[in-house]
Amino acid sequence: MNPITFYKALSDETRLQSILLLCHQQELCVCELMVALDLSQPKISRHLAQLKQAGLVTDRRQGQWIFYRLNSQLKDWALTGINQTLSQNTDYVAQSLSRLNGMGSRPSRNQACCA
Amino acid sequence: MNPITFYKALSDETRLQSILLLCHQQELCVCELMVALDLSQPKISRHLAQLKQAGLVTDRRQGQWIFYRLNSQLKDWALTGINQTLSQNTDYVAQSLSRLNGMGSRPSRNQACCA
DNA sequence: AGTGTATATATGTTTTTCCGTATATTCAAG
DNA sequence: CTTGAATATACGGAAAAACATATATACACT
Repeated sequence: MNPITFYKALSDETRLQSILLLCHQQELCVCELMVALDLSQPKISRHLAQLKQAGLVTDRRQGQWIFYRLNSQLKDWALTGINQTLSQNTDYVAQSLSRLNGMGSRPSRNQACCA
Repeated sequence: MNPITFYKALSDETRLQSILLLCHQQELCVCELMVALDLSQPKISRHLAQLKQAGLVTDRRQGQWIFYRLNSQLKDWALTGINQTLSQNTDYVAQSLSRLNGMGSRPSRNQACCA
């Protein structure tokens, strides 16, 4: 992945928060991100599509839900950047995380992944 | 510095190249960046002003020249991100570096910095 | 087949960002 | 105190990004 593609992808609040949450939570579906970020469904969907297009995330369908996670083939420099950003800015995602944890019933993950 | 400020600052080709070059070269003035990136003076100046405003770079005047460098107070996560991006994407700045090295007389640095 | 839930996409509009050009500022040298 | 070089900023227009709303698709359940 090109460096500029990476930085452009993370230059929007919604996308940056989504990536950091995915990094923290391993895997999330659209409805969980909607709650965590308190944003509309089309908005979340659109930004996830951009992240996927940029190669930062992958998705898998499980029933009605589509789960997103960080692309496991991310280059080391990109993954390190994300990890460092998250671990040294936990306050930045704190509110989103608490909304996520405050969710009632979360969609259940069955076959977590084929990895 | 806020994570989103950081990523927004690097989401433009000119600014990203400038930051990576500054990381590689320690210190550069506007006219050197003009040559390295092959761009107009106002364009370079404008983007450097944005980087300064975002807190990624600092400047010092020396005679007619103004030298820019990475802000020495950058948070660890930010500096690590920049370093990793540069060291694992040397090809991305190769052309700019060769133009810079092809420059005839470069402005001389006197008192490098007060650090 | 028909309904409800989850997600994606299309469309038109608004907002943001970027750019070229022109002009201002600051300093060095005569 | 003028001239020239280096840099910064102001302004109007162009391009890109983001948005809200409406609609489409895909699946689960009956």
